[in-house]
Amino acid sequence: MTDQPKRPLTLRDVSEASGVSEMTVSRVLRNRGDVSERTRERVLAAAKELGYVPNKIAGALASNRVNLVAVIIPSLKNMVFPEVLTGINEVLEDTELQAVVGVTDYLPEKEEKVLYEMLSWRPSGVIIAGLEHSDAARAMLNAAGIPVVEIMDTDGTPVDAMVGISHRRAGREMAKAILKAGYRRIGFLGTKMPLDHRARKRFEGFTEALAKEGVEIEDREFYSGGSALAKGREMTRAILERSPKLDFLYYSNDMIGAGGLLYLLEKGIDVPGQIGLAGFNGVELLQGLPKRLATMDACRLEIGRKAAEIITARLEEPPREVETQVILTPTISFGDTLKRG
Amino acid sequence: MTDQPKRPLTLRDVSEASGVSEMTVSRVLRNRGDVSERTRERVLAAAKELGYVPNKIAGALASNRVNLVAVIIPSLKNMVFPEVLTGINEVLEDTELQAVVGVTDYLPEKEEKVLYEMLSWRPSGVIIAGLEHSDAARAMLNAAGIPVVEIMDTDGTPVDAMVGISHRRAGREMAKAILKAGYRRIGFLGTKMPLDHRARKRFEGFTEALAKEGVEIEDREFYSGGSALAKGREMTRAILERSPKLDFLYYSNDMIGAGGLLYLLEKGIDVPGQIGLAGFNGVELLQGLPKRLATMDACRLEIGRKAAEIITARLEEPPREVETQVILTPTISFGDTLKRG
DNA sequence: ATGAAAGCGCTAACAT
DNA sequence: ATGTTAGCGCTTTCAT
Repeated sequence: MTDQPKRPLTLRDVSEASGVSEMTVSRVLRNRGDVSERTRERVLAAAKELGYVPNKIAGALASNRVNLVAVIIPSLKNMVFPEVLTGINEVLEDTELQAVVGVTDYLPEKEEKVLYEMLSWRPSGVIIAGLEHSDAARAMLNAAGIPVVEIMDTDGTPVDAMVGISHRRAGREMAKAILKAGYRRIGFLGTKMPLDHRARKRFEGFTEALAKEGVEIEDREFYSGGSALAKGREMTRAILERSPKLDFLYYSNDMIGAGGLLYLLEKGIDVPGQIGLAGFNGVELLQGLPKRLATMDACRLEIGRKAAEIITARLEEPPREVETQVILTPTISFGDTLKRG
Repeated sequence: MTDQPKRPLTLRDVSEASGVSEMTVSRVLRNRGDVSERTRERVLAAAKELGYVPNKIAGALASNRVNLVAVIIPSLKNMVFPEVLTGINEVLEDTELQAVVGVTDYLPEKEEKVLYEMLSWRPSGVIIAGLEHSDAARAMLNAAGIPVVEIMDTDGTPVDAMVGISHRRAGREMAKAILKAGYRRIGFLGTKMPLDHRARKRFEGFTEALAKEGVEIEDREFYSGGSALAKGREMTRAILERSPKLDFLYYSNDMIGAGGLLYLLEKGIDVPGQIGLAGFNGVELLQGLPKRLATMDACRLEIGRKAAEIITARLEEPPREVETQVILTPTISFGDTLKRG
């Protein structure tokens, strides 16, 4: 708790203050090798007294080890990603590793930049959302020589390992449940995000499964920006005005689905009798709505955990072999807005 | 795009591949000093061809410069913090600086640990939520010798700079508006989080302003964990069952307020006639509810921006002097759940 | 149990 | 416009 340190403290300062060589100080601070209890205490006391904070930059350079795991995700606003992070942290908390987050805003160029930036700090591993990356990004991931886990999506080929769900299948399963319940005049409401590959794949799986039964989406509505709940309301109004005969609305996420649900309930429309609804994700929010929206769990926590476990396993000495293609199965919740078939 | 690089590439590799000294390669890669166009191109080509990613660890050690800003926040689940981050990133995007996020889960010990961890990477600045820190944390912040901005709260004394709103005042203002509208039998609903100092201060300001008019909170209800929307519902039911004569419910955040609103509307209770409601934060979600919940904007984006601006100003050479005690004024939104006085 | 020497991959400062 | 030298603060390795 001394004052005005214009120059940050170094090991040497602790060494001088404690009368012990830098090397021994280093050993104490890292709990390495044998150090007598007496020396240990002296060093610890001196370090604390001075307020020494080790310089990991120097340490990393010397040891060629960096206890960071780069986690690259499209957004923090989606709640899905913070949950994945929670799963990752749960696992990393028991290790030396530390997650560092980078955000891409769904932009490939930004992903490339963020990845480059993070790799330049020589992390021990990378967890990155999605399987779609620019060639340059893929090359960097390959060249990094560290474990790479691509998460959230399994419809494609990973650079190294992958953990997620098949969004195509998620879309198909929901389509099947909807058809089985007897709905036939189906509308789709989603985000105007050509770069959200997972939403796109769900949509593709959905239409494909409908087509198999000779059903086509009758109308669709897209939005971008703004409050998802409000947009859900507005889009629902708009699509039903255009196509009043729709008997089911499939939303690309729970937030807009919730907005739609609130709108329909206000209008006094019978859900799921007259119109059925379903979203995607299983967000916690849904618990508090007047009716529980049908949805599909995206296994976010589990994805985070499994991804982190792959990283830690690979980093053990020697590397522990683990399953590197983890395909989780999302479960459908019928809630109160989708009749059971 | 070459293969199997067990050893990461170094400047030296690029130097050899391009037939130019390491120093010149370094200059090219950082756009420093004069380099002939011809050399420049040769170096860039070699670097790209090899897939070289600079080692920032070595660079930082040599230059004693780290373009990172440590951002320490309590949680990512609260949406408030991602928004602050957005503000920070907006400003940092135009600079060399990069935000790195650490999460404390509202735990002082974890804050201390995260801070220590981050400082050991020698960031160029720190942005940290709140004014309450352990002595050790405060000592570290002091000793770091870098700009430190404490955000969100201004009721207290910062280590260095601060940007935020007065939560005490926010509580007072809301109390005044409620009293002015004629409500007198007031219930409070909040989180069971003794460590959320900002919520605590709002509560203190609130009760203080009520007391000044001889009004006391008639009942209160606390929750922890779970879906805030569902909890808001449940708590509202519980408090009204106990105290059916309440005519106003003040929620410590918008999420539980929204749950309460949905509950009351379902029950057919006249809002704001029979019961008025207010929350805190101004979350985007509220836009989509059947009625707009009264709330108070926490100026999150602006806080992020201003904090980042203070950091960048201080880091200029020479440091640009800026206001370091920025107290923003939250505006009250009456929405549809609080009568105007 | 402790210390001394070398060097991690860069960049600052100084030549040329 | 380009190269040379020294050294950032640690850890590794090898002595003692």
